[in-house]
Amino acid sequence: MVNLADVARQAHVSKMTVSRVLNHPEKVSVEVKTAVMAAIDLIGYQPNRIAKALVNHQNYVIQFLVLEDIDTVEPNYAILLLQLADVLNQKGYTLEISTIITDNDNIDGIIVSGWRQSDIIALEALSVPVVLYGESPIDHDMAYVDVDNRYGVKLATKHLIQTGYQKIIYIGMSVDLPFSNERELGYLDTMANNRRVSKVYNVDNHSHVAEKLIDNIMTQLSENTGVVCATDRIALGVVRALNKQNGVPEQYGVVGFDGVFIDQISSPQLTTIRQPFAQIAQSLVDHLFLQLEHGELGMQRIVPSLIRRDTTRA
Amino acid sequence: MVNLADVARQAHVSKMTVSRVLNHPEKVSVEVKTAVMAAIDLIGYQPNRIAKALVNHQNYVIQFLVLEDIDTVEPNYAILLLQLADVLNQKGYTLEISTIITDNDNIDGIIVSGWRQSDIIALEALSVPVVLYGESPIDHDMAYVDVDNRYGVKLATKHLIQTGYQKIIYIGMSVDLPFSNERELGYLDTMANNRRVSKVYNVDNHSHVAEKLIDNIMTQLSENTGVVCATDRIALGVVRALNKQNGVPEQYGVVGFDGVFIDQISSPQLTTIRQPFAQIAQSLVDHLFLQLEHGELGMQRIVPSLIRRDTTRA
DNA sequence: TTGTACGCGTTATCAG
DNA sequence: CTGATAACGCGTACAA
Repeated sequence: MVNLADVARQAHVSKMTVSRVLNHPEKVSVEVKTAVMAAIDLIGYQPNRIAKALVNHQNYVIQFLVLEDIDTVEPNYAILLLQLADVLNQKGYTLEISTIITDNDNIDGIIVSGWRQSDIIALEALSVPVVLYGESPIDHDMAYVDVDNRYGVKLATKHLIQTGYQKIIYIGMSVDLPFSNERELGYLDTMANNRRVSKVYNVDNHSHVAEKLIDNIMTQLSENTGVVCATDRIALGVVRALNKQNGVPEQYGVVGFDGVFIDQISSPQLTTIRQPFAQIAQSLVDHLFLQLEHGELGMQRIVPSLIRRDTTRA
Repeated sequence: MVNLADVARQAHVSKMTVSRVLNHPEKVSVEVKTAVMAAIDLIGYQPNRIAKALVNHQNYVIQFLVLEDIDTVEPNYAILLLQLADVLNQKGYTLEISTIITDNDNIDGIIVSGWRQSDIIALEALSVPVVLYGESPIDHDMAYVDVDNRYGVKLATKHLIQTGYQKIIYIGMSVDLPFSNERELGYLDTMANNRRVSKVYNVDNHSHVAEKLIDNIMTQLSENTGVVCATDRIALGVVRALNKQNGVPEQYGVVGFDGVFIDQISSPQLTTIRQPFAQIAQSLVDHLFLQLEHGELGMQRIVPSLIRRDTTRA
């Protein structure tokens, strides 16, 4: 292991100067700086994150707290996780994954996904900065990043209207969380604005449950109906049910929400609202550091986009 | 932050004694031990991983190296990643994710997935222990953990034979890697042992490509055929194609391989070979530490199991 | 069985 | 602008 002292020796300066070249380059003369950089290149010095952490009282570890059942976790969470790790890595941070809330001196901050209302109190009590993935409950002041759920479903609903579906229904998730409420509101708002009569169903987030729902209400479903779905999983089941008489996209239109994986492997491929996970991960990390470095609680809604594919008319 | 010294003060002993209670409890008297433990509980001491790392010249960081395109990474990799993080966490280790091979002083070991033959040389040259996820190429001596691919496909093939399908074909992946070769061999072996005529096709690992293949060869496909598929993605496409005339599982049987996610959301739900990712993750980590602590290169094949669902006869 | 002194690699402080 | 020194929290070697 080559360390600061080695570089210092090579460049004929003190350790402090080397450290400064790395951390406060503006406080050191140009000649010395270039000499030190050359020495660093020459002997292949890599700063030791551990020693740095010790003096700075930091850990360079961010915890990703998954409060949902890890076995049934959606692929989107997994993709978020990969992106997150990548962004953190760029900043020299490392990732710790946990499934339980616990106050831990060995981490610098927490990013939480899959939380429920009942977790919020415990999360607020934590001694390190926390950023929620998913909009914060109204009466709590916590940093969060979320996709703009309402806007996303508005896009979906408008798209169905514009492609000429007459009746438009919504199939949501039976959970009472901000994100699902927002999605429903996106539908209701758009319908109201366009003087359409709205109709909402709710199911658990499984394709087979959604399929069964459509099977059951199929007789009441007039042709030329559009179905806005709260998730791609639901959309998948809906398409299956509707296609038992080969109706998508001509007689029936379907739009999902998530835009990760399921939409691509399905047949026909789903028209969907895509969540930009790279952006979300970046924003999550940015807001964590905003809090870490400046104590500011930020929040951001990331704008999703419509991906037109084969379950709505061209 | 409460540290060793605080505990020592509370327990009226020296720091060293506290350290010993934690690391070499057998070298300290019972009374002192209990007193120290009480003090630790009382003031809520948590050992500082950073300071420990500094003296031990360790990082408590394991790198997970993903050499496949991170955007198209399969959900199974993601699930493996989650499990991995969990196992490491239990050992006080943290995760770093990388997509490029690089010699890095800030990690203690590397777990690699999605590697190709051409990566092996660079991986062997690394200065930290490496464990491959996926069987090592024959002429290289590297630690690896893999699901027993050959055995898995044997299970699949036998199952199709036992449930009475007459002709049995195999659809593999067009990549030349040990795991895909092993899967193909599992099919060929079983067919030979049962004096059956084998027939192998290869496609890219996408459901739509597999669907198209079946569409194309449908006329040559006699009824009562079983299809062994190298992945769930392929199986999904095969089922879709075959079901255009409603043939699964009566006229045609299909078995996939992976057992994560896709098999559950598909309709009908896929009969598949399940990879036990929790076990795989545990084994990957175990073998990494075997190398770290004892310099031993281990290898293990994890036994997968058949999940009977709705694409083969009962 | 228990304690003292020192060092791990880095950075902040303060002096030059 | 640059350098010497101390300190971060812990574990090892050695001493008592």
